[in-house]
Order: sequence, then C-alpha cells, then structure tokens
Amino acid sequence: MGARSVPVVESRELRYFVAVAEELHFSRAAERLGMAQPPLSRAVAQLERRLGTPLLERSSRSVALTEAGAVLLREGRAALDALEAAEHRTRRAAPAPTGTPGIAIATKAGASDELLAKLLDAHAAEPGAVPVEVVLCGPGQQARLLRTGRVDVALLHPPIDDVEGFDVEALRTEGQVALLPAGHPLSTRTSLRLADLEDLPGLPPPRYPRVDGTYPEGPGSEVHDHAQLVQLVSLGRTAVVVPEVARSHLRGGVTAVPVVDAPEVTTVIAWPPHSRSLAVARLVGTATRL
Amino acid sequence: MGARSVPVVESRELRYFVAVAEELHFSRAAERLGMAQPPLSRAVAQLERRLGTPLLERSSRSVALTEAGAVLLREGRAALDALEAAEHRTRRAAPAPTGTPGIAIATKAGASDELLAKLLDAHAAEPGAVPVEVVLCGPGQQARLLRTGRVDVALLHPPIDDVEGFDVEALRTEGQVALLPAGHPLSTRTSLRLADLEDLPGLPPPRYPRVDGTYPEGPGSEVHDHAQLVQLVSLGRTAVVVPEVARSHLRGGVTAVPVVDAPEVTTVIAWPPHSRSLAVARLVGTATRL
DNA sequence: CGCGCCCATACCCGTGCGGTATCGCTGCGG
DNA sequence: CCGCAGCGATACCGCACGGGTATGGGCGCG
Repeated sequence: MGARSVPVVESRELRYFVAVAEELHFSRAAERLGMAQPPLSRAVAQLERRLGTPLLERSSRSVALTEAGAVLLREGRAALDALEAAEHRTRRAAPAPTGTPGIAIATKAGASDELLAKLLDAHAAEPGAVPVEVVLCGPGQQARLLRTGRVDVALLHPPIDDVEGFDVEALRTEGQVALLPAGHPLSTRTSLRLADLEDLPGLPPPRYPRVDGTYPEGPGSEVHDHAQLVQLVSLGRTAVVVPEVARSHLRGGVTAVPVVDAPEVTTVIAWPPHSRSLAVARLVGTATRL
Repeated sequence: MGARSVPVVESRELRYFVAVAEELHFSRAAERLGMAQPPLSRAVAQLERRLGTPLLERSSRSVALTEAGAVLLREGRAALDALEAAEHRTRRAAPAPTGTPGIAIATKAGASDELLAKLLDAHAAEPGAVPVEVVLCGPGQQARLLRTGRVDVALLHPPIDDVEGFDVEALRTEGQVALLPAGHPLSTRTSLRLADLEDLPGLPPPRYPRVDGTYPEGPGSEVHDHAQLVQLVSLGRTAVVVPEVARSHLRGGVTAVPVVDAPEVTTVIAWPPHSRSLAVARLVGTATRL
C-alpha cells in the first residue's frame, strides 16, 4: 500500500484559501480566521506557487476566482469536510466519556417531530439499541452536519435539501397544506391551488434565514422556528404552505387547507456512503419498517 | 457561510498516523515518510491528545489499532484522498502548460484495449472534443487514481474492482475463456467448466502483484502484464481464465476455450460523483452510445 | 488631486517541527 | 538467568516557518 504520493497542499493553507475565496476579500477573511491579513496573503500566494497556478485575480480593488480557483474552492470544501468528518467520527468511536458510543441524528428543528419520535421509540424497543443523540439544526444544515461527521444520519427533504453524495431511503411522502389565519376568506375553502395563494393582500410571505444566518429583504416578518411561524399566521400577519404533518400541532386561530397542486414533500433518512456502522444500518432498517 | 468549526487535526498529522497505522510499526513508517522515528511518535501522541482518545495500543514489541484508530484510518485515508484530489483537479483545471486542460482516463494496462480505442476514436470524432490523456496502471489502481483526482474517468471491472462511491455506467458484459497451451488435452474441448481447470498438473496459476507491489508465494510464475501472461501460456507454463476479448490478440501456441460457468465480466466507465465537468459528461455520453 | 481602501512587501520574533542521543521495556537465545 | 537486540518514548537542541507589525503601492472616488 506504499506510494501515497507526496502531498503538496497542507490543510491549513486550504482553509485559508477557502476563507478568502468565500469572502473574496483578504482582510475580511483574515478577520474570520482570527489572524492578520499579511500572513494570509502570503499563505495564499504560497499555495498558488505550490500548485503552480493562480487561484485568484487580484486588483487592488477586488478579488475574483480564476477557473482553477473555482475548482479548488469546490474540491477544497469537500476535502475539508472529509477531514472534519474523520475527526468527528473518530471522536464518536472513542470510548466514553470522550465520545458517546452511540449514534447522532440531525433533523431540522420543528420538522418531522412525530416521525422522529416514532423512529426513536421503535429503535429503543429493538434489542441491541444504542443511545441516540438528537441534533436539532436550522434548515439546510443537516447535510453539512452529515458531511462533516457530526452526526451519523439525518432526516431531510429532497429536493429542498441536497442529498447528493449520500445514501438515502424514503420514509414518507405527504402533500402540503396552506396555513391561513382563521376567518381569512380562503379559509373556508376545502382545497386551494398555489395560484390562489400568490400575493395575498396583507399576508406577505415570511422571511426565513439563509444558511449564513442573514435574512433576505422584504415586507414579511423574520421567522426562525415553526412555533413562531404558526403564531404569525394566527396573528394574521402571514400565510404559508407547509407539509401536512403541521396540522397535528396547530393552535387556535389557524386554519389548514390542502393545496392540491403543491409539490409532494418526501422525508428521507440519509447517511454517509461507505458507512460501516452496524448501528446506523440498524437504525435505517428500523426507520424503513415504520 | 460562516461557522466552519475550528479544525483540530492537521493533514500532516493525519498522514503520519495513516502511515503508522498501515505499517503498525513506527520505525518503518518513519522511514517511509522520510523522517526520524522520535518526531513521528511525538506527532501521533499529539494527535491522540487533540482527539482526546488513544488510537494505537503500543507494547514495546508491537503496535495495534484501537477501535477509534481503525475508524480514523478509514476516514483519514478518505480525507487524504479528497485532499489529493482537490490538488490534482485544480492542477488539471489550470491553463497550460501547468495543467492539461483536457481529461485523463485510467485503465488497467492490457485490458479493454479495443473498447478504449473505439471510445477514443468516437470521442475524437465528436464536435468539441478535448484532448484525452490515457493513464495505464496496474490492476486495482484505477479506483485510487480516480479517488485522488489524477484522472477524471476510469474503465474498471466490478465486482473485482471496487466502484463504491463512484458514478458508473456499464459499457459491456462478456463471458470468460480459458487460455491453454496449444496441444493441452483440454484445448480440444469446445467448452469448459471452472472445475475442469482446478489444479491442472504442471500448470500452476500465475502470481499477480498485489496492490503494494509484492508477490504472493507459490509455484507459479510472477506476471505483471498481459503479454507476459500470454507468453507464459504459450510456453506451457500456466493456464488462466480471462475475459473473451483476450481472444482478439492471441498468438500462436495458445488456445482459447469458453468457460461456461465463469462469472460474467462487465466493463464500466466510472467517474467521481459531483463531477461538474462538461467534458466528462460528454465522454461518458459517447461511451454509452458505443 | 488627494484621500482612503486594500493587497503586497519587508522585517522581526516565537513557536513548533524535526533531528540526534539516550533510556526503558520486553522477548529471545545461549 | 543474564545479555543482547529491537522498538517505542523521552530529553534536548537548532532552525525553519508561521504569524505579527509597519509600510509601500495601486486604484477608484469624491
């Protein structure tokens, strides 16, 4: 198994480059990395020398990626994720108290609650069940947690979530309903179409946080969890389309009406390929038998 | 896109650990890494401190992997491969003369020759064809070249080759034939079964190199390419079972007889998932239309 | 035209990586 | 039973390199 070729790029340099490539700004990237700008410039220049190709186009007013730089950004992120995953999975494999010798599952906070509850119950009832740590996270974060090894499995919702590169098993498919303030003209309907819900007067769509934590501009309210969302609807401030399960934990003042032409939402359980973990395989097996 | 969590493990340390874990011997690993043994011991100990868990069980006479160490070996190899891939793919994306702005394909030396030739011809005839570099390699090496980004696509033969983690498209399926010295008693048969070929007197199976370049022990001759193999057969020194295409470039003194119960051999074209390369997509498209 | 933003260069310092020497343990052979 | 040899750990040292501060230089903008 010899002949692993000599490495040229060090992971530290790669992290530096990725920070600069993401910020497109050396000073801001340096700040994010907790270091000064000059050594960062030098490190990136050194990386370019080692790779033998420019990665960034600098003018004194702006920074842009070259073709090679774009490739390295994409591939470098993947490599750094793999590195982080190696670290986390090793920690998890360690004997207690350093690591929890169980498995961790990620799910979007406020989503798939009862499905997850059923899964955990069923798993706990199985012989040889291991402890399961539940990691709640913001929307779109599950994939990253999975890629970086902080969790072993995740519940997510393609095609909204990116499942590229994971093994997945579908658990459930459901339609979507509109949540409307009670008393809204449309709330008496027995079904709706998406077109009915466009530009409802006085009910601007809420603004969800982006993956970087910032919020888009717009008239609607900022929202970051499900309870807030339902509350906003009941206050007559917004209307939204959500998966059917949301009906099960509604409150007064909110009416749910099926939206017949909304895309179906599937919930899948995802895990990293090459997973050699027996515990993961068992959990997935339990999930598919629900 | 903030919040990439702080790294604890450096790629250099990981390479050191992987070397030790593969050798299970600090001094040999140090030699392989081109360094002295004491700093290697220290670096691995430091990695264990950072991860907060022992990776190796040392006695003064032997070294063994712990559970966590086995996980880190597997995951660490993958991470190092990803790192190397980032490097190679970036180089390939660089403008000439540093990188070849084309694509590279790996194939086992001496296998799939005419299939590859047809593919290259067909590709060259397409509009917008890019230069294709052909990388010949030893058996079982294609997957590594693909994983580490030295090539963009590979021709391989599941289930002999591991295609786990790659996207694949089947190109051809064929049976296998036995190559026998002309005049051998079995060479007059019109078909054979695997059982017929067990323990043929005077025709011990050849010894192929393992992935690490060493050869297993045994009575047969060492062999490292197809021409040698055929020559050995014609010299009456061995007999082998190979895919049917081998018939097309036989020489005198060798007879091919179909083996009806040998497993079918499929040739697939494989490429890394998430490949964003248009050139790769086009080459694969061409291949499947052959 | 000058100011300010931003990346590069110059220079210095301290940390940490790698090297040599040596110790301590252990299995083995006489 | 003792000595030797193999191997990993420890001790110590020197230097290379990563990171900091100060400063230069190019270019938009007011």
